[in-house]
Amino acid sequence: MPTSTWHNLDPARRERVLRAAMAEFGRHGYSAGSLNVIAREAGVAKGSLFQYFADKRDLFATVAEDTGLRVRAEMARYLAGPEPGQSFADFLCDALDAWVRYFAKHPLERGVTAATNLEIDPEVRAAVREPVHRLYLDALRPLCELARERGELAPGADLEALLGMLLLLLPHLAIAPFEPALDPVLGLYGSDPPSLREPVRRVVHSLLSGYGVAPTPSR
Amino acid sequence: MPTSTWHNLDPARRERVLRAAMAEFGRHGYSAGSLNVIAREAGVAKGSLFQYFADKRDLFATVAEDTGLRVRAEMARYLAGPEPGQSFADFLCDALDAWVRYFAKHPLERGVTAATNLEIDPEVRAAVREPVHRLYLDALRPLCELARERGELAPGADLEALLGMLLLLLPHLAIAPFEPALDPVLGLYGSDPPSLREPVRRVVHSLLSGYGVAPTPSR
DNA sequence: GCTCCACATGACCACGTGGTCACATCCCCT
DNA sequence: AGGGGATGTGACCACGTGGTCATGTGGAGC
Repeated sequence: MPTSTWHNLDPARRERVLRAAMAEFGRHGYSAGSLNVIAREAGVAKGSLFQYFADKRDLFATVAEDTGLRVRAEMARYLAGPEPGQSFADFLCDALDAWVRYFAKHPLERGVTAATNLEIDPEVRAAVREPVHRLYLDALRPLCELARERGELAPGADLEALLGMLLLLLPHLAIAPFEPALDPVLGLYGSDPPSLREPVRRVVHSLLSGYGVAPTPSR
Repeated sequence: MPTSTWHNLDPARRERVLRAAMAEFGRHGYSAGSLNVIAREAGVAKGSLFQYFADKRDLFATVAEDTGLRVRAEMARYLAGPEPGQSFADFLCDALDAWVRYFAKHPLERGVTAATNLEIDPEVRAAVREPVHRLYLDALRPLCELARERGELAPGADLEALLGMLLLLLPHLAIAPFEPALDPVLGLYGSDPPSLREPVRRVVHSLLSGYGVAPTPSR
């Protein structure tokens, strides 16, 4: 947790520190991210960082959580669910498209999302990812349940599995389309960066409607 | 690329270096992995590492590629596709189940897979992930095409999207079930580690048969 | 016995790290 | 005016890093 000093801080100064940290951690990840660089870029003495945060991890956790909140705020208009008359599938397309476009326009948030999801140290992951995951789940589960109540998902649909796939897909869609053809689903985007909507539709369509064959039911 | 010295090396010594590197990179990832530790654990002078590899990245890339080959060798029996009379869905369940069980039994390979997939530095990622991705795609695409030819996937099925999801799912299934309840799909495994088969079936079923609704077709 | 060469070794290097701390500066309160 | 707590600062610390290199070792060929 950040110190009280951090909360009392001049907002402009706080913002400078935050943005510098987002940029540095976003570029190099947690363990390779340098506090020296962050302090320099923020125009702040390194000692100050330790007056605001207990240690490096505390800073990173704060950056990650703050970023999660920024993103959720940006997505607020989708948290209410589909517009009247809009199908769940179309809604999902819209939301994911907005999601991708948001990260296209906000490289800092994209970097932090990458750093958060690509962190390997289990302790750091736990400290940083768990709250963000809860943020996502709290937003997504009601939407899926609403869709099922409305009869837009098959009554027997495995909501947990769907949530799992979405939670896998979301960070991927935030990061992958903007890296040089490294990732699988991202490959769909690579060729035509200005129009991201069509690839999103393909993914959503395939995810929701399946591939035309069902395995033998369980048990 | 490793030096010629590396290839001429006493296999036992080579194996010791390799396993030490797998363990270290697997635990701490590339950038936080320490050559000092690797040399010590392998029982080898640090200078020797630089007689085998150009630099740290070279070592890591070698470890990653070697691991990829080990894994593929282990999965060899699934590369031929379904047994006669076996459905594609059942085959996929079997293969993914074997996949998960393999990584359950091989923590070193699991660690390296984690480190490979969680690397954030774009240059390192490119050097390390691209060959492994090709390995996966070369194995998976023929299987999917075979399934479509056999009529086990809908003729209009979006094979690229399916491959994308599989390529997203595979590393996840290799890593997530063995971390403390951190990840979405992994959550399915958490409670009942000895029997992993049922969760795999749920994921495959949902992936292949969808959730009972289709978005408006594209265009 | 001698040369030669491939390889092994660990002391050593310059550097950047996360973190500390004694001191300076500021501003509110009396 | 001046005391005092809160905040800012950067020199400084011990340490670990990736990487180098002069020296040592051992065995094959003459």
